[in-house]
Amino acid sequence: MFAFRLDSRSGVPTYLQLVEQVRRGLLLGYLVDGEQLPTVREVAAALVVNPNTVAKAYRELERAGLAAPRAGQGTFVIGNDDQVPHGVHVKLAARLRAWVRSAHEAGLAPEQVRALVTTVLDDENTAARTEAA
Amino acid sequence: MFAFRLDSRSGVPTYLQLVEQVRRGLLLGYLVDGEQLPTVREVAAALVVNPNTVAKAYRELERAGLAAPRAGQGTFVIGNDDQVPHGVHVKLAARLRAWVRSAHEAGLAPEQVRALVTTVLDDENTAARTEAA
DNA sequence: TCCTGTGTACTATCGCACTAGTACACTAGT
DNA sequence: ACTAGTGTACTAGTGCGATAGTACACAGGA
Repeated sequence: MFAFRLDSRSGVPTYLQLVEQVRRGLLLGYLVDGEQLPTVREVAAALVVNPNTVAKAYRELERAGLAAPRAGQGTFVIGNDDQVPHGVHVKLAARLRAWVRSAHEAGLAPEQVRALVTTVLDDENTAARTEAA
Repeated sequence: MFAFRLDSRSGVPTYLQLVEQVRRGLLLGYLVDGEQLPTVREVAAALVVNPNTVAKAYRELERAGLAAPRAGQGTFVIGNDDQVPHGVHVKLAARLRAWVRSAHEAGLAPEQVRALVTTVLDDENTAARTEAA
């Protein structure tokens, strides 16, 4: 069963964290078409969060066309076309993990690794946007 | 002069985004000891944000020992010991950029790249925490 | 039919991020 | 002295995320 995590220090609203995790799961193929999400009450109990907050996330997923509720049963994911092929995903993840490891061996603290990654990704996005303009 | 950016879609409070950017700048060596940050009014004008919000970010930086205000002059960064050596930083950034490029060439959309990176980093943290326990 | 579990709807309340506007103390330059 | 520019402090108000509690409609199984 799909499991959610929360990062209370990130400043990101709880319901958005849940939405993003489902979105990521779909993009990477961790969630497949028709798969059931944990029920509102299960998530609320597991994360010690108000059921209304989880419901808000599920409503947002429904609005985005990523999930659909079935009365009396639960909420089910709606499949996505453009998923990353499994082979590609595994290979890229392995290379990225190797990079993280080498960064760690070079003396970078986890926060520094995150800072470097964030900066590079932001720069790539900016560059792409500049290119398009 | 150091420049700030804002991502309104992230859900992260404005003042936290500013704090994080200075923190990243220090971790990666983009900001050096004694360097002046843009003034509260400059940042507020550039980002179209209330001066109080910028002031809150600077107050938080002061509390964290990362910056110090000088009355009538501005706010100045306080240097950090454990910065990433420039050579290491350049090398790691280049390898990471190469990875991002190959991911893009493999057909991954920017969101999918971000999703993959986030997942791998979260897994690494979880693994590290499990190891320590 | 009854009971359970599901998602949903609603009201009320609290806290915090953010804005608006004003005022003050300090420093540097004229 | 005076002026301009700095960070800071304060009050008031707005919007939204989150909580608490209750109630309802639906599907499935005993």
